Amino acid sequence: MIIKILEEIINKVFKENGYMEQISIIKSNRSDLGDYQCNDIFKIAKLYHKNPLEIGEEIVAKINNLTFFKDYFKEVTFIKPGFINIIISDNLINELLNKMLKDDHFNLEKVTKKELYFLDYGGPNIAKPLHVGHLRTAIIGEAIKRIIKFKGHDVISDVHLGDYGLQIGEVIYGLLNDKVTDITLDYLTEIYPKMNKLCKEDDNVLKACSQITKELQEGNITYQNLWKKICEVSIKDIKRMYNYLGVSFDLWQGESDSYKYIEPLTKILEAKNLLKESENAKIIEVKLATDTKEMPPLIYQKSNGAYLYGTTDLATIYERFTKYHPDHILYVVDARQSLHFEQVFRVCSKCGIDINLEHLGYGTVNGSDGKPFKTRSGDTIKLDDLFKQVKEIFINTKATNKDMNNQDLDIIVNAIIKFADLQNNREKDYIFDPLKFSNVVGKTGPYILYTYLRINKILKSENLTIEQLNTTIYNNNDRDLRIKLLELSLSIDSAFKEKRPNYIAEYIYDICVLNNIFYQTNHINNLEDLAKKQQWLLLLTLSNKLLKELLNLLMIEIPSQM
RNA sequence: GCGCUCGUAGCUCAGCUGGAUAGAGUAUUUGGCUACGAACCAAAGGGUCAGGGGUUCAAAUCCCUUCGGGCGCACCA
Repeated sequence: MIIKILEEIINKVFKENGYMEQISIIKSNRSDLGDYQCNDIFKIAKLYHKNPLEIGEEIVAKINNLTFFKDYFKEVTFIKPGFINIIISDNLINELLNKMLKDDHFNLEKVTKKELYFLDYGGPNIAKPLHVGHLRTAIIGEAIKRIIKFKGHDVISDVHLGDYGLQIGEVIYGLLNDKVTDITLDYLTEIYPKMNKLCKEDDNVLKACSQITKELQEGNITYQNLWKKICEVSIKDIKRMYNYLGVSFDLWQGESDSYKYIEPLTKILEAKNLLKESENAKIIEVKLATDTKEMPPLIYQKSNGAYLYGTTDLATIYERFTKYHPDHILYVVDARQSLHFEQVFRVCSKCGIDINLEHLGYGTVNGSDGKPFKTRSGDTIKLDDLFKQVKEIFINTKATNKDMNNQDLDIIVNAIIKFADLQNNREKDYIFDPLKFSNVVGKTGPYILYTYLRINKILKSENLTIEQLNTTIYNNNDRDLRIKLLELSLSIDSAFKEKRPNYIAEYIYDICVLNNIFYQTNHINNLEDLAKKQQWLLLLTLSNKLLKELLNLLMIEIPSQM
């Protein structure tokens, strides 16, 4: 909001001088020279064939002559070859902070048009416990959901289980083959990788599994009953894990739920003459005349009659389109599936399904060798084990807090893992290092929580009696913190726009660093200047209130102690 | 073969709608607890932003190219 105010004033000055282009103000990258800066003099100069020096000096002189200059600025200067540096007034800072204090949504601008987002993340497979790969989609997806809501839009989230594909056929084959009657989680955990391997080795087994899958999809009673049992056992465990992560979904649909929409969808596709036969399978061509790259068709129905996930994804979009009319459908899915989504999205546009479809890819979780992460025994690490491992390391490193209760421990372990993951740019692969995920010093979850609790302790020990800040700022550390708090909308907006939670993580960290510096240099409890004490208490109250709200966006809770 | 993606400090990563002196954490060296919690703070060293070319007043950021890593390309998800 601070940037917007500055832009409004300065744009007006530009316009009054005959320069009609919108200019923008950005955070200064030279904090020794100013709080904010404008670099657009160069562009204006070029457009009007003028010397940047001339324009800059002209504009800055005008700004300095504004009647209300002192209300907004401490200093506005022009520096060669074409930068306007702005130092804002303490008055403005405090006025805006007071607005944040009064408003229950931190004085953030409300969205003018509320939109409905459909968010598809999670996507765990039935019959497979959640592993480290599921961590990213779950927490990135949940964070994006919370950011969109915080911004003021509506979201419907769907876990979208992988519950009807070949993997189920494989598990059922295994069950029948092993003559298993009591389906347990342990059994499922074991059978899936086994069958997966077997199918890769033995083509006949693969064919049999594929046949089972097809018959299941067609309603075979025996398979249906087994499938229901598998779902029941598996979903219970998946829910337990999501619950532990603080991740929740509005819908618990899966591929299987889309089946009743395949028929109407097929009719549309047929009416538009999009379905083609090829090698006994039904396909949809998605190649465009403008393509320079190879673009394989989407396989709509396999030659044996079974459907694949391209089809269920399409049917699901059709369902959401007709039922909910969302403005956007976002998929938080591994970046390696980008081709699949491009195919699906192209079919949608051919069908006239007019929704903004977007694949929000995320990078692979790799081990230190740069290959997808595996445990020493070569398996993917289960989420349960990951959390257990981090918890153990944490308990062993922090020997001083033996009395910490289990709930607080879980909160901290969650914070460690989530903050370690979410501070990365989601689009890039990253190295999964158990040690990094257990670290408690530096740019970590514990650092954030520790800062919050330290500040909170001061607040609890003192009595806050004021509701508004006066016009004073007492020193530079104080000022830096105040300005950082004003920049909330910068981080929210960029995180929302690019659907990247790491901007929020970065902002949280920045606030905490400034809080720590403030804490270290400004002692509050024994202050004799009671007015100053109250001002600072109020400032820290706002800071911690904001922190808590932002941490919530990243699913990080606050422990009672640490 | 076609295409996508990445390469930034010893290590792990930010920064990428182009802006002034490229930032964190960690590791290394050093200083700070009789303190509202030292899981902290302060300081130092550490960089040809993979190489080369181009566009621009200005490039880590945009374009081209070479090299190097990862990934995807018809009946898995």
